[in-house]
Amino acid sequence: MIGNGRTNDPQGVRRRIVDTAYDAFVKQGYIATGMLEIREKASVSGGAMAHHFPAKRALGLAVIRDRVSHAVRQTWIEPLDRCVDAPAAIDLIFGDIIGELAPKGSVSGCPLNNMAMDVSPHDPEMRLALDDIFAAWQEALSAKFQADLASGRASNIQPSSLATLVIAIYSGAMAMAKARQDVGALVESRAELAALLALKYRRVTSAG
Amino acid sequence: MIGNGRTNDPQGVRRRIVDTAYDAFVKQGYIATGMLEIREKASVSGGAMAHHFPAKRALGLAVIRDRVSHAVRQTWIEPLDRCVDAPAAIDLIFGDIIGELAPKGSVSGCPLNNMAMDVSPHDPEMRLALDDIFAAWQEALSAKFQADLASGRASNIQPSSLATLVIAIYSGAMAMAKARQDVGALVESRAELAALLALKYRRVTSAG
DNA sequence: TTTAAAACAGGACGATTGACCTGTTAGGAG
DNA sequence: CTCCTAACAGGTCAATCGTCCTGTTTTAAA
Repeated sequence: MIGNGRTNDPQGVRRRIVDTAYDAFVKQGYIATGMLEIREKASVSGGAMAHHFPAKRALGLAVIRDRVSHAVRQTWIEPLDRCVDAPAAIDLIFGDIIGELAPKGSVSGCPLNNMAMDVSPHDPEMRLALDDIFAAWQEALSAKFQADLASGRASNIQPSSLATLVIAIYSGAMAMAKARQDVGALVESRAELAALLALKYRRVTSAG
Repeated sequence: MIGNGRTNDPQGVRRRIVDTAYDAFVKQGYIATGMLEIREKASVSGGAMAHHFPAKRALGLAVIRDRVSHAVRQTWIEPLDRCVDAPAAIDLIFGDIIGELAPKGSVSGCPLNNMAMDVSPHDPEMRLALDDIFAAWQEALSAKFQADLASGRASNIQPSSLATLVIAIYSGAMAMAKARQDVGALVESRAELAALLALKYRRVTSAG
């Protein structure tokens, strides 16, 4: 109505909406989250919401492409480049995630997996967008295993299927942790995964 | 209204409702499935539905306790008793599931995992019921590994955490298969899991 | 300064949700 | 047979869903 100090900030409003939606989608699920709830939490009017995201699907797509994709890249792909080999990176990632989960008290699960589980059956376009993220994740891990094989750090491994296995272990352990509200599954899976990778790797950390 | 050949069949009606709900919950998700949809698919009136299940939560609980629990027991726990050791059972189970999925054309995912993912954050009672199923599954697998250890078939394994790993691999691979609509993740995970278990087991199938 | 388009406000829309109501019928106990 | 309760029919309820509308204000280009 009356023009109190309103300032147009399309990028900021859009960012607030996507951030709020990302949180809600990951914690409660895409279907269980209403547009009204997002509008209220993000302090955005219906008009602004409709302007930026005419439909819920568009918001879901934006969350997947702008946030879920980034989350996977940041927590799983980038650490691969900063570690000497795949096992070191994987153990570091598991450790970080367990460390972040422990004090929080509740386990909300893997963003990518959470989105994929309740969106995949209903929206082919969103499913494909999530599929791309899975593919990038698998490819990055696979490339790291391949590099370890080429550099002689690892032997007798099949990079592609081993990468799939690692993703499955992480996704499954996170799903269990969410269902049981206990990080135990992540802790146990981390140890087992480290042990089985150690059999294929000759570590240089200690003399041997 | 007019008393056309109606017959009271409380057990049958209840079974039809639970069966229909189980299918819908697994394929579309608990939240995404409406009570009206279940009523129509099961050909049940609103009055009958309200009589048997006063609230959606009660139906969800019944599906978990009567169907999901049974599905896990039948596909994962009972085969353990019919196989010589855990690796044989696990490979058989993966093979059966992949074989059933291949001609179907679509992957709807693991019933237990599907239910857990979208129900856990919203209903503590249903989450605990699912938690019990996870616990029974983990315990059965753990006991089989323990038996293999005692009988000398396996060595250098930790039954409890290894059982958790197997469940994580299966759940995660199934989640990937559902998200990507491709059984590839299950096939690859099966092979990797068989290979890593073989390292801990001395097989008696072939001479050696 | 004029102007057109983007950005935003606030509310209303029909459809659908889960829950529940009153009334009627079936079927076993007495 | 009578009677009573579980079983069932059919419809209604407020609440909430996602979407869209009209109108106003900001903003940058001309």
